[in-house]
Amino acid sequence: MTSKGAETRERILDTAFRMAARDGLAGLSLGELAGQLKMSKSGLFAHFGSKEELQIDLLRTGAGRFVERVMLPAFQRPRGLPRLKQIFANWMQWANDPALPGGCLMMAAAIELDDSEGPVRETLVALQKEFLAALGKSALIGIEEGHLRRGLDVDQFAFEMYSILLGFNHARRLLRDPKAEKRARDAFARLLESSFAPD
Amino acid sequence: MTSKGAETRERILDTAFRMAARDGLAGLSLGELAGQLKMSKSGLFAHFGSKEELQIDLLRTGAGRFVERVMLPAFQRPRGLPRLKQIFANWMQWANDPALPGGCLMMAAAIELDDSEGPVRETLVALQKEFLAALGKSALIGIEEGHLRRGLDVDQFAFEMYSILLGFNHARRLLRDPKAEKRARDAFARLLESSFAPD
DNA sequence: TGACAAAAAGAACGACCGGTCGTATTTGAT
DNA sequence: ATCAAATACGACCGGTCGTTCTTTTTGTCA
Repeated sequence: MTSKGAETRERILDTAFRMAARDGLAGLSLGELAGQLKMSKSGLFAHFGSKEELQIDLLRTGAGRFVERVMLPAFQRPRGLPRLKQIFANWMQWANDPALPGGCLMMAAAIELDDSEGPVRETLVALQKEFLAALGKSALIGIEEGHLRRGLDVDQFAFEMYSILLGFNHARRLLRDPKAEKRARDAFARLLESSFAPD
Repeated sequence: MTSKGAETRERILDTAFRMAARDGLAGLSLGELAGQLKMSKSGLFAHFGSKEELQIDLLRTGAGRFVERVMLPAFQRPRGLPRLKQIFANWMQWANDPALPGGCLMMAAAIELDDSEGPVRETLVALQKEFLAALGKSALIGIEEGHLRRGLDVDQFAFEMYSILLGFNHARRLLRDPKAEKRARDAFARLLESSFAPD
């Protein structure tokens, strides 16, 4: 039985997630957040001890949603290449979500926190490393399945896959380049091609 | 001959540039900036009509420095492949500059402003498009010189080259991956390889 | 050196920041 | 129905925000 508090907590995180994607974790204003939720700032504070804790919670729920919407659905697909392709496709859709102005919170936070210190940054780094490891693991399975060539550096593969998505985000969100999707897809195709196992 | 005011203006831009790279264009605080320059907030304000104008000036001077430190030196090198490689090398050094905590201001601004509106965003978009066009032009010269294959989509090339740098910034600044440089270099090598002209 | 402009300082502005406090209201279990 | 815990409130804290005004200092050049 979800208690009342847990429900409100979800509502808060949901709205805060959108706002933080737009304004950044630091730019997120508790006053504005409370206003948008039609509740008092102090009501907010009952759910989070501090802004920093809220930021960490946001990163966690963001990562949870990402896994839920990008990774898990892709794991329904066969191991190896099909799964990798599905991850990429889902990811583009995720980064493209019009309901999330500002784009992926993780990417925004990555730049915002890159030279900071403290628990928020550490949380993000842990989540990102975890995710890159999952990408590498998926590539490794691709090798096992005989789709990708033996000896492929799977961490390098993950790095390049991530880079393409960063580029996509840039072209799509900032430059509003209508070809952004094609650009990213072509780049990924090229990455796959140079990773294929010999026939 | 340079008037006193122009000198101070340079000092302001220099310090503000570093601070903005760390805290973002919005996170940049005029109070803190004034304090660091050992001058009053109002003294600062005499040089810029508004914070927004300062932000635009920062983007412009940032782009100027970029051209100066990354592009121009590379244009000393022979046209085509050597020049492209030099741009990439200079760029990595630029994004790596320890004197610039927070990394490249342009990349930070790109994410910060991606879904905003207004003159600051427009300035950034114009500068980025200009730069991507310059990259494409350099690739085009590579084709003319016979280094890169005819039919290569130079805009796609520029997109992928930029993506690698975004990935490098992420791995280097956020993850502090000691292999970040190698990752980026290898990715660029792979990009070049698949763009080479047939022997 | 004195006159005039450019540059910087100082004080204050309303708005908002993250955060605290004591109190009221609601909720769920008994 | 009762009562404690969970939840939310409004008022308020010290500070900082970007910005505007007036005044003082500094630099420039005849």
